[in-house]
Amino acid sequence: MNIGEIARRAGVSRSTVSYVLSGKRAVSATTRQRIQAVIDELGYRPNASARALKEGRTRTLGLVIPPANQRLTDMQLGFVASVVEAAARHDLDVLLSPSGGDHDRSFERIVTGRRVDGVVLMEIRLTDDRVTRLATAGVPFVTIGRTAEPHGMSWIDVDYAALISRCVHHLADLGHRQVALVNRSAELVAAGYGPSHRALAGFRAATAERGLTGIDVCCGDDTASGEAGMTQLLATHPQVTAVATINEAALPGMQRALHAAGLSVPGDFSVTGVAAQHWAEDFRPPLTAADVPTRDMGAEAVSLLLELIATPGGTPRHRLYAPPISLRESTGPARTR
Amino acid sequence: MNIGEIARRAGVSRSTVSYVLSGKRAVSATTRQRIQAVIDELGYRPNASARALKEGRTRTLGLVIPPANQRLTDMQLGFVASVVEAAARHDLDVLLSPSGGDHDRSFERIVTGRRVDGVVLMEIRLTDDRVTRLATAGVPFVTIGRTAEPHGMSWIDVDYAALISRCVHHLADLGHRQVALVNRSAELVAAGYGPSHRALAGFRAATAERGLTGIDVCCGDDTASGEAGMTQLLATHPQVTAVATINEAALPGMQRALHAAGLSVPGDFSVTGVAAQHWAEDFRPPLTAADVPTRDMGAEAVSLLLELIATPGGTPRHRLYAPPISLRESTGPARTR
DNA sequence: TTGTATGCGTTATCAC
DNA sequence: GTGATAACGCATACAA
Repeated sequence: MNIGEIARRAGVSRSTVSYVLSGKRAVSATTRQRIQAVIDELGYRPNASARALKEGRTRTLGLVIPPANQRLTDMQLGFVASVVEAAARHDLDVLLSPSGGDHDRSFERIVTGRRVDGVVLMEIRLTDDRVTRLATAGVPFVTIGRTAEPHGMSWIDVDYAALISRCVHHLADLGHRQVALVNRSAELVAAGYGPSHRALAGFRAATAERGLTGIDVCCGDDTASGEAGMTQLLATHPQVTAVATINEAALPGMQRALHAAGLSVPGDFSVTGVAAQHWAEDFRPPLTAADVPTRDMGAEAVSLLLELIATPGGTPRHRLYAPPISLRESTGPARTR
Repeated sequence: MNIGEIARRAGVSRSTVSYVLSGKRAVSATTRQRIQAVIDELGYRPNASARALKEGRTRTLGLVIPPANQRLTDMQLGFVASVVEAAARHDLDVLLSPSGGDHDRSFERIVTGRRVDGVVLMEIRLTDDRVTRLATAGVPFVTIGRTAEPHGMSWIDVDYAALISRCVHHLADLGHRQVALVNRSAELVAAGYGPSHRALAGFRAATAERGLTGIDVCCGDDTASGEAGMTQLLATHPQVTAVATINEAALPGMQRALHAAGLSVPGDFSVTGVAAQHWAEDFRPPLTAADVPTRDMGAEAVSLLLELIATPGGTPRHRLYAPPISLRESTGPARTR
């Protein structure tokens, strides 16, 4: 089933069928209707490969996600969902590439096979080979997260430094003197994971500014790690009365450890941080936290990418999100343990 | 950058370059090396659209997921991850289509635009338009889940009826006389969601067989719904001493409700069901449950699909998974409340 | 061992 | 208002 078959059945040339489809040339009402009838009857749609070859664009966006062997965090999942949704609104398809390793066939196909018109890159590191790879290959791309030197590229990111800083100030205002940061996993930090490093920087700056004692610990992205990490923190730093975290998946475990230690929140201990809304609302009591607007961010990433594709010589743009801290019920005045 | 450019630089014809790439014809070592050098130098890779047009296949699989506006369950996420991973192992890309509504552009593009060689369909209903759509369009497809009449199609599925039946028998063996099934949401059930219906059928058959009183309730896929649902269940059916569930996302809420009611698990109340391993292990105490092998299932779906693509006239195959119930610590002898 | 020619299905330029 | 035709980049049957 191709355009020639439609043309034959409608008794017209292929170009006329093409112009009915694109509307780029006037076609008389009668022939247009005749052609449209045949198209509808046979359920014809142009072959995507042929069209892509001819037009030089695929109407497809690439989305590079973390390797499939590790479970996506809720925030990552939120980005994926919103990117896919935003792309669909523009009638664009999304090609998934689970990339993170060194030599990645899937990623290479995307970069150099002209399979996509542009790429959204997730989970990037402070120094990230994939970014330079895409840049040299001349593929338009937008990153969710940013490298250490993001000048000249399009990106969106959460301002972890500012958000964690705000959390610390909030805790300081409540009278807390020793606070801890529960970060993501040590592996991630070692790999130069931006959010971890920037959150830590913000934490250190804020604790210094307010004269607080700041402890920072790494923690795996799961309940068990959260429980173990919090248990250890409570044992080794008995003076700590509050934590801020960017590790949403550890929250249930942290809660469990606090409960096991006989500490009530926020009476004996305060908890705050940055988390997807779902985690914050499921915490008991509901978590005072910055809710990351993953939905808006994915849409914005697609928007920036389309801009980049439309105007190849255009100026890259970026956007740093610092959503407000939603005051819920997990933080309160300091009380010595 | 195309094959002609490579040929020009290497001083050979385009076909020779093509044959070096494919290895389908002998090429002298010297010219091969010369060509390969140029290819490596320029980082050339064949244009995917041109190749797809010529070969009649895209080396891409479609993956139809639930609409992006609702959060994916962990099980769904597991399927997506394993399908993507399995496809990558075969050097295939995955095109995502968030479809569920009635008239879906993204899905139509996939079906009729020849963008993919085959489709993996998730979250299908007992009667599912998309299945008939794909079948009439002649697109090879495999479903994760199955329709009411899955004869003649390739599918994989979890045997919810058998698993829930086993759970009920396990509870009956422990002396429970009144048990409940916590199902997925009422909307899903009304929409003809297969797992819900089959779990319910298995539940009814098993309770009847063992002479138990069986209550079944629907419950949204989140903590809050789980808590509300369990709270209500405990209030309206004080004789119930155990539940089986297929709603993993409701587990934390159910746990919370049991705790609030002063019921200990498994001392006062038993909990079991079907859940991704992660949920079972995070439950306190760890949940006696059938762990759905999402990883294997996604890989098997891809395997079946590739088989279908390779032999268009071949016999469809299917596979029903009934993983064993992992005995952990959330079930115990019945004790009247 | 290598080169030439054709066609995959489309869009767009040119001609009428 | 419509038709013929030339690319897009590739793989391969056919020649040499």
